[in-house]
Amino acid sequence: MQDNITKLFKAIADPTRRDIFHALVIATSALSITQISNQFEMTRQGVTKHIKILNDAGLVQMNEQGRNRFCYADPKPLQEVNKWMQFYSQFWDDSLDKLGGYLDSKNG
Amino acid sequence: MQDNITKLFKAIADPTRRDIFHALVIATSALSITQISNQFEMTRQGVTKHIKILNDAGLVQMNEQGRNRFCYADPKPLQEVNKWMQFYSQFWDDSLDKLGGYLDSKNG
DNA sequence: TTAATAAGCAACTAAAAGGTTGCTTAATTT
DNA sequence: AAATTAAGCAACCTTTTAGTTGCTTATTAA
Repeated sequence: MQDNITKLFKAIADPTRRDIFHALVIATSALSITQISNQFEMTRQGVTKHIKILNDAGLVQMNEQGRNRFCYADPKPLQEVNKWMQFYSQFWDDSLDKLGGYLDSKNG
Repeated sequence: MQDNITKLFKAIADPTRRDIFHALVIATSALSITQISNQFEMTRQGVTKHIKILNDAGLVQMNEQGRNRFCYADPKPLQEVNKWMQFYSQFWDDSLDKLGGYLDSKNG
C-alpha cells in the first residue's frame, strides 16, 4: 500500500502514538497491551490499533508470552527519518548569510 | 487545533506534500501555484490545498506579486523534528552491545 | 477593451483514520 | 471445573483527508 517512510511518518504523526511510543521507550521492561492501555484514556482496542500501526512501521516489536503480548519500542527505524532530513538540513546548517541570500533571491 | 510538531509531522507524512516540498527546495527560484501544479498529475486546487497545509506547518512561504503567488520552501521548521528525534537517537547511537542487552532484558 | 491567465472559494465525494461496542477465544487462577 | 483475565476480531460511527468540479474575481496581455 504505502512505502516505509510514509508509514513511518504517518505512525509518528499521531500524538497518541508518539505518546505510546515514548512510554515504551522509557519503560524499563516490555509492557502488555493492557498495561499500556491503563496509561491512556482510551479503550484497549483503540490502543491495540495504534500499536498495530506502530508495529507496521517497525517502531514497536512484540513478544508473545501466553495470553500476554509484551510490547517494546524499537527506535531504529527513525534512522530513516533522520536520513530523509539530512538532505534538507543543509539548508538550515548553512551559514545564515547564505540562507539569507538564498531567500532574498526568491523574495526579490 | 493541533500543536506545531503534529502539524509538521502530518505535513510531511503525505508523499505528495513531500514531493511538492522537495520540488520547492531544489527549485532555483520561487514557483507560482500553477508552475507547481504543472509538475503534478493533480488539479491546481488539489495542489493549493497541499500548499496551504505546508504553509500552516511553516515549511512553505509565499510571496504575492500581482496575480501570482510565488512559493518557496523553508526547511527551518524541520529542526523541530530533528529535535524531537534527538532524544530517541540515543537508542540507536548507543553501542550495539548496550542496545542488545537492553532488548535481551525485555525479551528474556 | 476584450482575452486570457492566476488563483480563490464553496460544495461535494470517496476513502482513510481514530475511536467505540459487543462478542469470542485462549490462557490463567482459584 | 468455574471464574477471571488478556487479547483478537468484526461491525459500526464520526471526523478528517485527499481530491474533484464549477464558478468568481482580479490581474495582465493583445
